[in-house]
Amino acid sequence: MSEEALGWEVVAREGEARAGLLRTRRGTIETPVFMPVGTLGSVKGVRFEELEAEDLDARIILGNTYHLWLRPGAEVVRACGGLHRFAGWRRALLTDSGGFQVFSLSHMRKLSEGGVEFRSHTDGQLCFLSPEVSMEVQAALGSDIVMAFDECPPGRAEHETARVSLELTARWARRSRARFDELQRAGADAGRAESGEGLSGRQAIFGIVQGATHLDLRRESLERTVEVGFDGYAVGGLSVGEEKPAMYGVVERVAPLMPADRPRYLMGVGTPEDLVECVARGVDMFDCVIPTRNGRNGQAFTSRGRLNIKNARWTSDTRPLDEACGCAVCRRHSRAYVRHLYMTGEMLAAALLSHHNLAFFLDTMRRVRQAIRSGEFTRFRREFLEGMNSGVG
RNA sequence: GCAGGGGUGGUCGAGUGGUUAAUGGCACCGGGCUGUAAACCCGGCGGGUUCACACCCUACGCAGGUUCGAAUCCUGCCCCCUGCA
Repeated sequence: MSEEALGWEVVAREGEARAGLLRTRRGTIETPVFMPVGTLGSVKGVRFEELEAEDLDARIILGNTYHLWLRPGAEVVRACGGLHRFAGWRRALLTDSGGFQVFSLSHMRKLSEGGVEFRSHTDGQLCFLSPEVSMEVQAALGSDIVMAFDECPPGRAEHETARVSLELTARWARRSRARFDELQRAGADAGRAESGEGLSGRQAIFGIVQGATHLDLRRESLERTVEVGFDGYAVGGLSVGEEKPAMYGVVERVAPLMPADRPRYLMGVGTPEDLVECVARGVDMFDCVIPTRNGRNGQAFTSRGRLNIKNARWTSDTRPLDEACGCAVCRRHSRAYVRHLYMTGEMLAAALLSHHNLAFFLDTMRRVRQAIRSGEFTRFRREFLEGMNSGVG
């Protein structure tokens, strides 16, 4: 049990911003890092070859307990050798616990101390997710980083609501940890790396801090989560309906209080601006569906702001999506062509936009890391935000 | 030539005497999307003036007519489709 599942080292700091190295059993990841979301074991519209190629070079992606549990089922994935082998992804994998679905599917669930009773969004069947079940599923998936099962209340939750929720999350954190440890001892983890890299092969587990926008609750939640003890800590329950200043406020006050010797993960965030702003406040890891979802829906992120490929003004524009981007899509295709694909309903449009957006997010993080290491993050941050507000021409 | 059916806003297609620029779909124009129930959702969509409430104009093949009132009824004309010769 004393063996470390995860290595963590801060290599440079500037203000609260930190550049670090996260060592997982499937490779070392430079932070701050953005993790593309691959809910169903697939980053929608983007092949693993692309994620591994130089212009993206994603080191870690997400999978989702709830979705994979429903289909194809935890035992199917286990029988296929864990999610890595099942999907053909060799790099690091973090799985969300299903906690977010407690929020996003809130109208078709029943919450209790034991866990959550869901109406499956696929066929309406009743199913029961709990800290224990979530840990069992995540063991079967064999992800490298497991998330504790939490309850995510709406961002605008009142103090009392948020307090009750936080306490439930704290009790679930304990149960998650306990069941996780049992499963590790029992060898239930389906994702042991084929060859160790000096680290133990066990899965790592992160705890999640809740408390909505109430700072006293955030502090309390943090204390109680740290008390349980995890390999890393996440801030959950943000970008779920609260005002943006409130989100930045929580991150600004909470991140610095999180254990400095562990990675800090801000769940579900965010826009490119959010990433840079939250790195400045001390966050190391991010994930968000924005680059892929918005890409599928026709929006490209560029160094000069967002570009809606549906707009008629691009009809004959021969420039790439972002003139400052060197991704495979921008090297080859024009706005006019991508717009044409989108307008005619070609699935390639979604694929190209998703690819470009991920390239932009991942490259932004690459530049963030470099800036922190060279002590130029403050300037980078200012110039980056200026660029994002300059408007696409 | 005869018989039947039909011509509606970018398009397909409802509507068959009485609010209303005229239901819907598509196309088009614009907006949204933050641990993915999302290749989705929302809005606009005849023209003109106005910041706006609003106002004016032009519209259901063309031309007349009936009527307080017509895309809807009548007459003529022009096209299109199907069948028979």
